[in-house]
Amino acid sequence: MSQRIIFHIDVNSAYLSWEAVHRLQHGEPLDLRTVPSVVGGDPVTRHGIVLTKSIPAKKFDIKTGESIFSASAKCPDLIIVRPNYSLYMQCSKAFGDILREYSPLIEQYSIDEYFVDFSNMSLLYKDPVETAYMIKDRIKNELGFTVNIGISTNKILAKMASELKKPDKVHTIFPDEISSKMWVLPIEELFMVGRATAKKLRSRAINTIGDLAHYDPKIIKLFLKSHGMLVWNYANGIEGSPVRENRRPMIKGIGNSTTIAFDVEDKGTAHLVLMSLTETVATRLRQAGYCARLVSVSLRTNEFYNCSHQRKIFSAIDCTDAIHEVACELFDELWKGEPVRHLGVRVSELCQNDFHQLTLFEKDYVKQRTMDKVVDSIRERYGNGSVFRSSFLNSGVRFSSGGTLDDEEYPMMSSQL
DNA sequence: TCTGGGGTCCTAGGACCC
DNA sequence: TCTGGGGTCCTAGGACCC
Repeated sequence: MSQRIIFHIDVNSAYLSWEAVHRLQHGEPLDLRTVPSVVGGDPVTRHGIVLTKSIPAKKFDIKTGESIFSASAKCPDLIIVRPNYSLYMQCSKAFGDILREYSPLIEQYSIDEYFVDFSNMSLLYKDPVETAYMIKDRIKNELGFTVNIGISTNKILAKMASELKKPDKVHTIFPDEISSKMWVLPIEELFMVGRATAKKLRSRAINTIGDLAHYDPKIIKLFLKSHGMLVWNYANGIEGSPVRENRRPMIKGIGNSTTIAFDVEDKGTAHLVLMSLTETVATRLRQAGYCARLVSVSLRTNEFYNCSHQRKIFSAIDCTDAIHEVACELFDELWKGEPVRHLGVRVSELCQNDFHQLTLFEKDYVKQRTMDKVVDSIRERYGNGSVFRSSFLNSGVRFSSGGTLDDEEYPMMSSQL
């Protein structure tokens, strides 16, 4: 079998670049990418964190995930723009459409990342690096934003390569380049090494990716278990998963959570928020054609204490009211009366909903299911706000929170490659 | 630290059964 | 019950990704 050639293509400062291009196209003179700027949420509704930063903003040490408050303190002239997800979905799609012209085997890994398999295509594309430059420049010319392309023989090395110097660059990390290009990097730079793992590794004097690569894997396994073996393999460039061609991954669960603009201090309001979350969860569940056997509720207090509670239910369900009922029970069991900042509802253990045994239910949900169907179709035709429960009127709680993203489903991502 | 929201996967402990 | 071991299921929480 001949050597594989994998590209990883990553949009530079994706949301911010897309926002910048969109604004330039609509006649705005300023290019957001050339000044300190971020895409971020609104602190007034307590969604105030940095989602993406421009390269000039990075020079002020502004980090993704940091609060808007602290980012503005570091850079008083910082320009903050709100996210526009439907724009990002369009950009992501246009980006993928170009890539598909070069190879039939492509995988969307996240909204701004694709893997493309160029194995066995040496007749069409002689030199991978040259091909990468061609693709990168074409995206820049046609769509107006820049990407980094990483090239190697597997996904982990390609992904690590695309993370090297940015923006608008092509890099390779072929196996014989691992030591010079990857092992010299600090351990935090390795995919799947987050804060907690980095701390544990550094406490054992493993400071670079090379240190990890050369460490005795048996010892790594002893203190980091299977995750230790995963990152040890990655450090050595060992990874063999295929580029998965447009295969819709089996979804495992559907969730919706939100930070509420105010602290919730009473059960009634909490139940209303849970209803708004459940509405989108249940709608998405039905659209996907599934029923769920497990319902979980998560909660964050105003002091940032997180906890969750879940219950397996006897028979799989997909009705808004049935899920809401369980969610409320779980909340009531979990809540000790603290002010609540954030609530989440999630369903999992999904199964097909085509023939399920409604008649076996103690409670008759037939009417509910019919009602859900009617409401779903009205919303599909006339929009999400066309029908909502009267309990939301004057409640201060949004009738439907989070996103059923209208068109395509959101690109799915697995934490591993 | 004035700290989002969507996911996936793994682990540990307790309950229960044989 | 001063009692062993192993398997499976359930739940909570942590870690990671973008």
